Amino acid sequence: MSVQERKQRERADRERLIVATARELAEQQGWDAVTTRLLAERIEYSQPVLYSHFRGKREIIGAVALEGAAELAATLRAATSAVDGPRARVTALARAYLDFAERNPAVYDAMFQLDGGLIFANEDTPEPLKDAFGALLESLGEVAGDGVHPGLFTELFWAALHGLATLTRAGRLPPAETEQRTRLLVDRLAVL
Amino acid sequence: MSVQERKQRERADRERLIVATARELAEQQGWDAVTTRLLAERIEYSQPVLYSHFRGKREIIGAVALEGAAELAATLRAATSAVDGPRARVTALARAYLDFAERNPAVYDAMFQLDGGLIFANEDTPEPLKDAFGALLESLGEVAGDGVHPGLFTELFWAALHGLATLTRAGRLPPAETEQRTRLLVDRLAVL
DNA sequence: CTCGGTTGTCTAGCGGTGCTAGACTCCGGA
DNA sequence: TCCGGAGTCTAGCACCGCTAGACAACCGAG
Repeated sequence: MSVQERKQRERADRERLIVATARELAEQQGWDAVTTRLLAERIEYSQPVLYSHFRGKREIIGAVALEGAAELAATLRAATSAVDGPRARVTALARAYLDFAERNPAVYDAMFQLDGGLIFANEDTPEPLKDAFGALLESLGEVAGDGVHPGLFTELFWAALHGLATLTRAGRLPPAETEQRTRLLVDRLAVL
Repeated sequence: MSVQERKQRERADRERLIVATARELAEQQGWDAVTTRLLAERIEYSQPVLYSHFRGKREIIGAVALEGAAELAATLRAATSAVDGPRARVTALARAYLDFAERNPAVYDAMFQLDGGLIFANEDTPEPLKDAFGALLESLGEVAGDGVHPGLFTELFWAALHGLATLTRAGRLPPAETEQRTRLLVDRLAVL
């Protein structure tokens, strides 16, 4: 069975290579540049190989999105774990979220702007996505305020962060005042 | 000169037809279905005619976005003008904004999700876009709170609305609690 | 060790996209 | 009446996502 195991391992390696290459290419030149032809060339295989791993380009985007969600969750937890006090924690969370979106625009797009064929807000939602929301909930639940459902509050806070992230990156909001907007967001939305 | 005037008028008519048809098509079948071939067929001209009016598909999207911005501004003003009291006015504004995004998804995408080649947050920003932001500012400026710059507050409130609109429509947030999230948004962000 | 069959990969190509070069038609003005 | 330019069209380019079918390479049975 060693031969089959080796083949399976190599296949898994190649799948990771595809996802990593797609992400790298998207981060360098944008998702428009991630064509199946260029991606195939970069991994040094022909196009059909991609389709033996994924149903299509959409699924590749979805795979990058899942990877990104796991990273986002870890980033948020790392940013908040060492901080004392709800206010400082929520501020750190907001900064970490916006920072992640700014540093990983392609991954952020894969998660929230593009169609990666993922299911949200549902029991069928993939684990990494639920976990990323969970990471938000952990810090935000404690500042929802009395009588406010923590999940609902987290959704609102998240939507605000998402709006700031996308509008800023699309040039709809001047980047200079990001920090001021973040502070205002935390001051107003969180009950401290 | 009457002949030239007639030609100019006909040309302007045709341009409006292109934009209206693109919008209609996008609203019915999504922007993916708005191909230059189909659009040309619908207006009963050949493809190159489109390029005698616009530099490319991007500019057509941009034209729809500008039209939409003017409508959004009018919608927001209409929704708030007849309402007394800052709180009720801001609530009406938020509802009108989210309602507009839900009723005109293709137009909303043209404005904020797709690349229409428009310039934002700049002195070169086209008038309708500045005016739509102005319509938000008119109602939101009065609830920014002491010592908070009305423009900055409007940006934040807008970002929150935009986040709610996009995440809800993309299936990232359950639509059922939209009203609750809207109320929470107004209660927390606005200083009444 | 050889051979057959499966598994894996490739070449080539389909129907679509946005966009454009160059041919042609048509019409106003001299 | 005829010319010239404006306006429109046909045809086609280079690219896209995706796939059928040919081909090679390798594993297990005899």
